[in-house]
Amino acid sequence: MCSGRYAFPQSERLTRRRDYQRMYREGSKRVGRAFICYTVRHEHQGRKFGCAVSRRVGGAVTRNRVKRYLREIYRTHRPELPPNLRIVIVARPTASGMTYDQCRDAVRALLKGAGVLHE
RNA sequence: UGAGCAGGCCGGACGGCCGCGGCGCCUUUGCGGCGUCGAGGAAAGUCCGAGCUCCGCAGGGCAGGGCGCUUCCUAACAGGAAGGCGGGGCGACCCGACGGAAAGUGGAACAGAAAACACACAGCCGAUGGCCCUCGGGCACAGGCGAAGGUGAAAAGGUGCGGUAAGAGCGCACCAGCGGCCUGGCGACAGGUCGGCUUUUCAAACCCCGCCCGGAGCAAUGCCGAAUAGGGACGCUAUGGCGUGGCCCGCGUCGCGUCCGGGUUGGCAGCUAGAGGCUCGCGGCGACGCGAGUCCCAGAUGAAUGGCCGUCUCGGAGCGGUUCGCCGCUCUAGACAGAACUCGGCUUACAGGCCUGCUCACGUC
RNA sequence: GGCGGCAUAGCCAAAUGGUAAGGCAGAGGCCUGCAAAGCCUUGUAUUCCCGGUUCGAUUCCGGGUGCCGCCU
Repeated sequence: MCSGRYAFPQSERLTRRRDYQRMYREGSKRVGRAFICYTVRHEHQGRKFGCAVSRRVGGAVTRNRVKRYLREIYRTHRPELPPNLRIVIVARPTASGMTYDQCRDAVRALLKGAGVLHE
């Protein structure tokens, strides 16, 4: 199998506060019931992903679970996303009680609405 | 069988595919491959105690704070063990901030005569002394009294008998409390005996006594690198300012402090082998200590444990059968909760389950 | 991650351990042709929650919850 197809290496993460603030300022924003999605497409940059889950969502256990779900969703949808796309997904308090399948469907709907998910 | 008490433990297991963090090795052009390890009993709250780092030294005094029955354990503790005393429970057992109120200051609302010299008030008596008299008694005063005053959370030891004009620890017995002595115990304290007859409560009010405590915290601290403009205002300037303590002394140092404005908000070390876990032996009632062997058991920094699937068990729910002390099928891993410098405790949260010892009630033999 | 603070009526906010002030807002009335302003009257509190000390707790002492701030 093509093992790297569904990977999520360190180089595809947004790790700086500066990057997140640029996304909030310049990205196109779509709001759903449980998540908010910021997307930016530029040439000459790699595909990157980041997520933000504040303390309003819940305790440390639920926040970690939501972040893992979001990373898993990005990993499994990576081949369907353009290579020059940057995404930031912010969780809202509604996401605290949702299962993995519910989160996946909500994020897919937001990405389709942004026109960045093909297939 | 039912109800309950105490102590200890578990808190799914195995496998496959994809993915993530650390370390090691290989390959190193980018990359990648292989191996290995990868959350908890509370990792939580940050309530105590330490290690460690810095504050020049960590010194003295005051202030402030903490602890508070005894003995022991411990690196230390507000922790633990064994005991004492008090309270609760039929019981197994459980709970207790449990020093001092005759060192001093203060509080005790309302009600009540009075809230701490029992003074006044209301009241009782008027035996003794005085007057009248039908010699039974009556009258007012001097005086005596602290029983009854039923309010209050709390009323000046309690109950009984005697005593008296009326009464009172005034006398006696028992009980409670206080003090001395003797005996037992390391001690808290217990038991006995004698004595004079008694003193409210609040110190989680100030306080007194005894013991303990310097301040901060890994975002500490050290190193490397990048960036900007070292500019303005105010204050004090050597009996002064600063050096992290609230103040003073001592010590060190000589321009410093506060605010406004500007820049950076990257990397490395600290960072995981420790009062460490497990097993066995010995000492001790026990907490725990000593000795031997053995193991290495997370180290991220926008922050790693996840997703999907299969099998099996523990419970739970539903359906059907049932010789009802059960069997089969279907669904369902299901509590609290996520390491961030590290330990020892405490506290709080927790579906369900297991083990050991013990108590009570009922039934049967 | 660490350190510190706060919680009282719809809002702001006071209270030596003794029945919880005051202001704004609200309701009713007076005044006015009608309003505003002014004046009078009035209701409103599990003192964040659970325990303890005390005769009695907003206050004192533990534990919990929520909110806010500071440290790179």
